[in-house]
Amino acid sequence: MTQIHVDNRNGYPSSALDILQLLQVPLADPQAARQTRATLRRLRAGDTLFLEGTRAQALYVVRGGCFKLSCSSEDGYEQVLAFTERGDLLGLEGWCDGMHANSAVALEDCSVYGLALPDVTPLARRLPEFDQLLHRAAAAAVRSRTRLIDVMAAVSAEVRLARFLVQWSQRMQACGESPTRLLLRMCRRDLASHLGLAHATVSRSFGALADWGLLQVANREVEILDLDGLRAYARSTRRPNDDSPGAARAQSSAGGDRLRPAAGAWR
Amino acid sequence: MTQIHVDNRNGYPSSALDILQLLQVPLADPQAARQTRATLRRLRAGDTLFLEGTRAQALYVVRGGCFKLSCSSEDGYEQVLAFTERGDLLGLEGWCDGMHANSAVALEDCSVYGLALPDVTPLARRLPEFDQLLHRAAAAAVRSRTRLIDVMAAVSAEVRLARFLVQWSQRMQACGESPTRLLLRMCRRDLASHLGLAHATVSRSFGALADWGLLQVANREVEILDLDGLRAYARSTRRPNDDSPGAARAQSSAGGDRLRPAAGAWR
DNA sequence: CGTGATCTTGAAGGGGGTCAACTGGAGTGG
DNA sequence: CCACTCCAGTTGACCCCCTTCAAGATCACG
Repeated sequence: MTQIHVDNRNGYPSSALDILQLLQVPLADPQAARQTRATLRRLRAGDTLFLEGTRAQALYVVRGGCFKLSCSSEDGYEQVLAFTERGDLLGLEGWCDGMHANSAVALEDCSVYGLALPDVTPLARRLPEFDQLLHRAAAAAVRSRTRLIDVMAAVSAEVRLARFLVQWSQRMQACGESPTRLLLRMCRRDLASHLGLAHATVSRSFGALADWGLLQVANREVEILDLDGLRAYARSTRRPNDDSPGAARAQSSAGGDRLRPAAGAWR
Repeated sequence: MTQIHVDNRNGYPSSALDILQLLQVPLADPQAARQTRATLRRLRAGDTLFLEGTRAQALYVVRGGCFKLSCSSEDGYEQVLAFTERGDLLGLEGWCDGMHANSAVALEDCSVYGLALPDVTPLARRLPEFDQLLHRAAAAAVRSRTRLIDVMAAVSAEVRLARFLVQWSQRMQACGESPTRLLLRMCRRDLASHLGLAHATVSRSFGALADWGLLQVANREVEILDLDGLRAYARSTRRPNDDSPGAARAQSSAGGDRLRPAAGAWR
């Protein structure tokens, strides 16, 4: 199981210019980027792009497909930190520390550009746009983690799932895909780890959201029927801090039957 | 409560050199850093350094004291993202996006260096050490968030608290302070938000860890009596993923009396 | 000493973890 | 083609742990 298969062979020659074009970075001097070599690599579902704790060799930019980013405690529990999408930059921490702080596993067939680490600093020095790109990617990684914290901070399992789906929907829309017809790439177990839940609870939560008419679920295909409703429900928070000034308090004696979500009751 | 009091007045003139010295960055050309102006600002407990959603004006480096980093959902629920310490760099996202993505509030009397945003990019271009510093700070921010995710992923409240304390202890040790005599700067409510728990549960968890002889608690003063034991207990994971290969399974029919923590039973 | 915030502790109730059984689909080999 | 296996997913049952609400205790500060 979980066979580790780092595929170094089939790498197609490419250049930093391809990467910057993929990321739609306007360049003053395109030729400067062409001089730096890059590699286009293809991976199949299940392949490992890099492994936590190993020596980092390159920076990666996702060209297609979805990776699972995770880190494991020594007990073997795997915490899923993020699911990537086109344009995501992976392995930044490896560049800073020399070691990968997390693992990246392909959830489907993927292709990535790789930029050898020794080339990164010179390129950043030569191309301010690229240096800027690195900073933005780091900020994006922080934002991604912060979003996950927001998800995990939700009290109830249904709200966590709802928040995750809303985020996913937004990202899909940003990619130009449908924000309501989602195709999840990960299995329930990975999703459960991501949300900080048991996988059985994830199943039940899907069921609950479907019962409430917010979505329709068929395995990994999810159709959001009421995006506004889902958004409203996702905003349900833990009871606001005791003294927070402007927090509208309603709470409604709900909680009784739960036939409809508490959405709206929390404003 | 929570009075917003951004104190712009008492700023003492300083320079980027002071910042780099505080961070112990060895410089090839110290004079280059001295030319960039910086500001040393003092804040009192409760003061806000910057506020989520406002226009960012500077990058900050903590010289002394502890800040609470948090972001709020529109419902007024405040999620505490981190507690800072000497040398931490704040406001990086503000530099990238122009807006602060979170708020920083002083939990005690603090002092920070401020570096005006327009000066950041030129300085980074002139001083590679500073550019490197920015990248490292971003990586540190990602690590910090990831550590919090690790904390929040723990099933039980006691384990979450234990993990937090172990991390805090390590950071104190790295600062040259005692790793066993901790003085927490935050109130239970902030700690609860940080750990994703109700504040009553935090109190109870402190009580539990104390009952087990792992520590002694007096309000915000915590003395760790058995650091190894606390570490071992903090490693308790959610049941490892079903198919993880090397995960030693023990589980012990514990859960019965809970007089001693399950530490060790989980290896 | 009084007042308000902070912290602890109690009681009640339910949400979700854990375990387990069952279903269905994919892959394999006969 | 079917039997078999393995894994993903769903659903049920049980019960502990955490949230919520509430009341006390303790602390900080004027």
